[in-house]
Amino acid sequence: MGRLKAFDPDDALDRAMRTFWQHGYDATSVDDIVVSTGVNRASLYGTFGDKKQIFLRAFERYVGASTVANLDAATEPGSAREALVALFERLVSRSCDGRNAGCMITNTVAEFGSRDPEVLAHARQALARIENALDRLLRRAQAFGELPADADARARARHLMATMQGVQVISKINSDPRLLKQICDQAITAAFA
Amino acid sequence: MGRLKAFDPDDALDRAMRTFWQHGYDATSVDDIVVSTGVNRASLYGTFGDKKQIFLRAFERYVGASTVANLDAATEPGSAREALVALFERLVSRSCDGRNAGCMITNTVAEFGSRDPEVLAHARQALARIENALDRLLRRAQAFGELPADADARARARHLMATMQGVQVISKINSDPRLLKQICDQAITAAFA
DNA sequence: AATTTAATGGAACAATCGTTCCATAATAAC
DNA sequence: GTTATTATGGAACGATTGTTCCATTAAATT
Repeated sequence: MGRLKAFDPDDALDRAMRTFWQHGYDATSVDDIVVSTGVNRASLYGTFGDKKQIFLRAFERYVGASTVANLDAATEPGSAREALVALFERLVSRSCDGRNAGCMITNTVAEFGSRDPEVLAHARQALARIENALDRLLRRAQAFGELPADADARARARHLMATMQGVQVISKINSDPRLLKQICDQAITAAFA
Repeated sequence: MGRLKAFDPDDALDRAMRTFWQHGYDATSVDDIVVSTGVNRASLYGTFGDKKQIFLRAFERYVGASTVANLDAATEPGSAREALVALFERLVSRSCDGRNAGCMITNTVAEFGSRDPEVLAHARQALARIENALDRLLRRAQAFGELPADADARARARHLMATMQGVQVISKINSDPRLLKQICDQAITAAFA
């Protein structure tokens, strides 16, 4: 009963995500979201709540789609090293396609220092998922004999994650794919040394 | 001739820098700057210009004081590796002292995607200075025999810089010094391998 | 002491912010 | 077809934004 929604909430979140991703939280007004989604203000508030909740839903969507989708390809069988190389290659190529907005998680952590515990908790969980996926990947590498069994997989996973973040920051300043690839190669070499 | 300033511009910029550093550009209002500096609005505008110019001056101050001051200690004679270890140790310890705001350059790059060419140019130059300092350090390491002469110092410098950025992002989420130190150790080992 | 010049404090500005409200439109249930 | 319920469009809200203006104060020059 009641009037039906004239828009698809998931689709609206997708567009909102792209807007927040590109301009950040503060620089994105609710009006911007209204324009980019094509959804009326009242409908946005009625469906999602306030601006912060729209952002958090959009953020969740980013984490689920962009990050984990790529990383869980790392659970596939085969060479872990090759999977990692492919992962970083996708990272670099995506970081260089025109108007690059970096990583939404990185941007969010940088923008919200420690001013919002709720946003911070979401970001913390997102980074933990990346770290865990990289850790799983390196443990698989150990099972494959690509990485010494006594190596600290967790520490190396964290270093890989740090490099990923750094690359996405740098890519917003200098989006030369060769430069970014050099950095990634350094990190991968270090991870398997 | 004319009334004298009741405040020290450099001191005001220092306080403004800390405020921008902690909260970012958009989340810092001119009122916040008025409060944190103790300088009247009209005096701020009269002395520095508008909000963006205050920010850029504060940013310059951050780059000059925080970053380059530490990195140019890397020009001293002696073991380059030890200098690098000390550099990262200072980075980690400073990243863990209570309310950590990360790196102002990183935060700025993340917040201003590509929306302001002027800010972007300042950030680009700041990162270039870091990269160059790290490159000099690694070349000194080569002269000392700490690093193979055929190693690509520039590429390794970029990887070190990427790791530094990543560490400062992660430190805003997880400020466990041992965790951050592990990441840095990985990077240093990779740089001298 | 008079004058000139610059800084200060605070009110005031228009614009934009996030949010709410209400009349209208559209659907499902009866 | 009537009723109940929800979504829509758009005006409107108060608060806050960055910025400007002006009367007052203070110092240097004559």
